[in-house]
Amino acid sequence: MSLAESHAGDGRVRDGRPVRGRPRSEAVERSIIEGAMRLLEEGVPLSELSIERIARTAGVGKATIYRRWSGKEALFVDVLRAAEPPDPVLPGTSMRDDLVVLMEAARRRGLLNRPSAILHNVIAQMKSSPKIWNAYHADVVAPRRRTLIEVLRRGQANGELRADVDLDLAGDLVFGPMLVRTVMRPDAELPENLAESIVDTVLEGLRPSAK
Amino acid sequence: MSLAESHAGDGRVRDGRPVRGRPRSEAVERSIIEGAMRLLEEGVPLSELSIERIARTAGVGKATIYRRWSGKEALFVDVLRAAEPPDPVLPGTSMRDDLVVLMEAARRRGLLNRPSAILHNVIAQMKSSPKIWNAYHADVVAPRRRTLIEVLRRGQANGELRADVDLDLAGDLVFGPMLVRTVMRPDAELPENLAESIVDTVLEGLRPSAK
Amino acid sequence: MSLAESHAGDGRVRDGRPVRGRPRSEAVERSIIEGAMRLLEEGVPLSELSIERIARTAGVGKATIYRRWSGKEALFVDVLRAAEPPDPVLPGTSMRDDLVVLMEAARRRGLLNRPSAILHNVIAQMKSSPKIWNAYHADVVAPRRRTLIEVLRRGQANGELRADVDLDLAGDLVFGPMLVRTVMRPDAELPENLAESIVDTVLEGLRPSAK
Amino acid sequence: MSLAESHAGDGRVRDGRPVRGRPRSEAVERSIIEGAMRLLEEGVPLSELSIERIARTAGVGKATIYRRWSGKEALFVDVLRAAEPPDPVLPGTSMRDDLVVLMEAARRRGLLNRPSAILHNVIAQMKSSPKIWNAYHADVVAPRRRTLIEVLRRGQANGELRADVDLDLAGDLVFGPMLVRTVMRPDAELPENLAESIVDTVLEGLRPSAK
DNA sequence: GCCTAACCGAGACGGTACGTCACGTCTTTTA
DNA sequence: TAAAAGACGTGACGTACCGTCTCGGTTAGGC
Repeated sequence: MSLAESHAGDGRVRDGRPVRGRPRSEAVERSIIEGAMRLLEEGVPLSELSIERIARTAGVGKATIYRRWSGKEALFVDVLRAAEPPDPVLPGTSMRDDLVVLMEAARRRGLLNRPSAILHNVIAQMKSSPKIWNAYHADVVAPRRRTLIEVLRRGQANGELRADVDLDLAGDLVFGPMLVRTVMRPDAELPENLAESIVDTVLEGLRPSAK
Repeated sequence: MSLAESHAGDGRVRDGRPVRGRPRSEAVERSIIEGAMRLLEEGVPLSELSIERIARTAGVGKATIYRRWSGKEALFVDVLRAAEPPDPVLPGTSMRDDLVVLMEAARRRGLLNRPSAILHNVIAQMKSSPKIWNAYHADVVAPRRRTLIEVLRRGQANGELRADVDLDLAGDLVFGPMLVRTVMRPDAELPENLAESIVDTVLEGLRPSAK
Repeated sequence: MSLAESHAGDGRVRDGRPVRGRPRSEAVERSIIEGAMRLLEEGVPLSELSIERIARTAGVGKATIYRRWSGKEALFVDVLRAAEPPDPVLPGTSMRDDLVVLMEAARRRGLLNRPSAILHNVIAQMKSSPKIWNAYHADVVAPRRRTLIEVLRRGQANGELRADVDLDLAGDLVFGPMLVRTVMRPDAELPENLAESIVDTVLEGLRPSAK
Repeated sequence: MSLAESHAGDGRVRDGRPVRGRPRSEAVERSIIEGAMRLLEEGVPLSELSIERIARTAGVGKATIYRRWSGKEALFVDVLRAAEPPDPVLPGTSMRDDLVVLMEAARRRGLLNRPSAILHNVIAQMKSSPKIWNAYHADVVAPRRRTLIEVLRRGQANGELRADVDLDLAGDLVFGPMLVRTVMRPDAELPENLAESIVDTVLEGLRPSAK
């Protein structure tokens, strides 16, 4: 789950070999991530968030960080994950309701990224390293996408969505407007009813009767 | 227009004061940007694209770069601009046609960013520096947005678009799907008819008769 | 003794705090000084003896040099010390013999400075930085001066030197001629019997019977 | 006389070719040297006395300096000369009186170099460049030396100095003590009667009766 | 009174070195 | 054997000068 290499506690084994010697301290791992978060909250720009500084803040040796993460970006993935709210539980009452919940979660993540303070483009940094981006994509982005597509598929099955609509395109239509406001128009508002507005407007054009 | 400080040739004035001394060479400026482009085309990852290396490649002193740009990000803005195709000319035959042309341009820009080679995420890097991002946003992103909104407004005027639709939301609905595929789903295809598909699908839900 | 900050080995303490972490390598320090010496021996003029070049020659990072010396001049003090022959042992048979030994050592140092090759004026460079010059003066020049004055004092005590002579002036009379030839008349010869000539001529005017 | 290339006014010729075009301004040359002097008087350390800064201070273009002097050190020679008092007129009443006057002039030059402010080791800097040092030596040091030796020769002729004494050594004996205090012991005092003390003490051992 | 060469101030130019910082690895001691 | 500390080689950062080179704009003769 975490990009950090697993602990001895995770079954007394690492890399296939039995773990010997002093086990890694989970407290240390927490204090590293919390140190990074604290710095971000204090307004330290991401470009000044060096491994060296995180180690200093967390009172930890650099080697202790490199023992767990391959580099700055890999660490940021876990910092990002720690900062995000957990994935929402879908009500399952209808495709429309499920979509609203998904988009509302996206809106809240967007809000988090806002005030130029916390995590305002950790994601951007990550794209510098294809390896890391792929890891983040596989672990975080892709599952959300799969959930979205699945919700749409169920909508097609129960007649809430036109049968001839391409699910990928429909997913993009729903998620796109939120992404635009989050990534390209950071000055744009994210009002409370935004998720509903988007979903309803998009569904307007995709409902079976609209054919 | 360019983020580089203007040349003597631009009216014999810089910063309000008359330009004295040897004028800056436009050839030098071109060779800097071309040097950076060449490195990117050769597959040098953005993280290794240091000012030092660009200067070496362009056969130019570091100070000559810093004389024109405040730092790496400011330079990248101009590199990015130089690499992008020019903004398209709108046919003006209809809102639908104009939108297709705008989205087709966005698709082509997205294609450029693809092969992990050129400019694969210069834009991501820029967001690290709010100042630079704001400059890029004001100079490049915002004008495109204004054009998009204007096209939609004309569509509303001539009855192609429902009168009660929020233009900002409509703009996001049109542009969002392309952004999703470009930024979050770089594995997604950008087929030739993508612009048309998106525009037509979105307009389906927004046309007056759909009310 | 050295101007370089002391090693962990020098008592397990630096700057009052106990030394932790990886200790500084003495081998590295040696290779830096030897690298600088090698360059000087190869005829590199002092003005081209940059920290950057020394680091390159010694196969060492610049930071490793700055960790030990505050700058170019401080490093040169230690280079100078490493190049100089050790202070001579005084025979103690008479003031005259001791003086001859001291002056012969000065003559040999002067010879070293000659052929425009080694250390031809490191000392001159040092005077550019009062701080460094003071350090060199306190560590190297002053002790030699004290030795010289002490020898003269013993001569006064045992009747080799007039009792009413000012020791400072006498010291300058003995050392001055050698300094003139070393510093101001680098074309002048430093023949083997120079030390004896100077000492005997000076003592001629300062011996008790001359009163 | 000056190391600066000669003016048009100096005979309507330069480099063998007749001088054409606008003649060099002597006022500019003065303002350059005065600018350098002012900076030194204001306590700017020699190491920070760049050509660039001198040009700025004097309100002069860099090229205007390089047109006159080959580099920093060549300029310093003329700055040094401008700062030194003129050579003294010898009374000619006796060798002893002439020597006292010469040494008093040396003492006053030494005083100039004192307060760590003005010219405190311009001479040291010059030694970095053999070419410049040779020029300074030939123009300034050697003539003084010749004068000193000549005075001593006249003393030998009129019986003030022993006939078998080596004039070079005698010169060094006289000048050496002053040099020591000026160059190696900058903390040493230079009392008003120092010149007399040195000359009289040295002559004590060199007068004919002392043989 | 004009021509023209050389001067002048300003500052751009390709370089090189500066001293600092962060990278990721390594070598100690301590636990 | 992990962990904290910090030294290590590497290399980029942004600044300052180097000495040379253009610029536009003066000054002087010599015609």
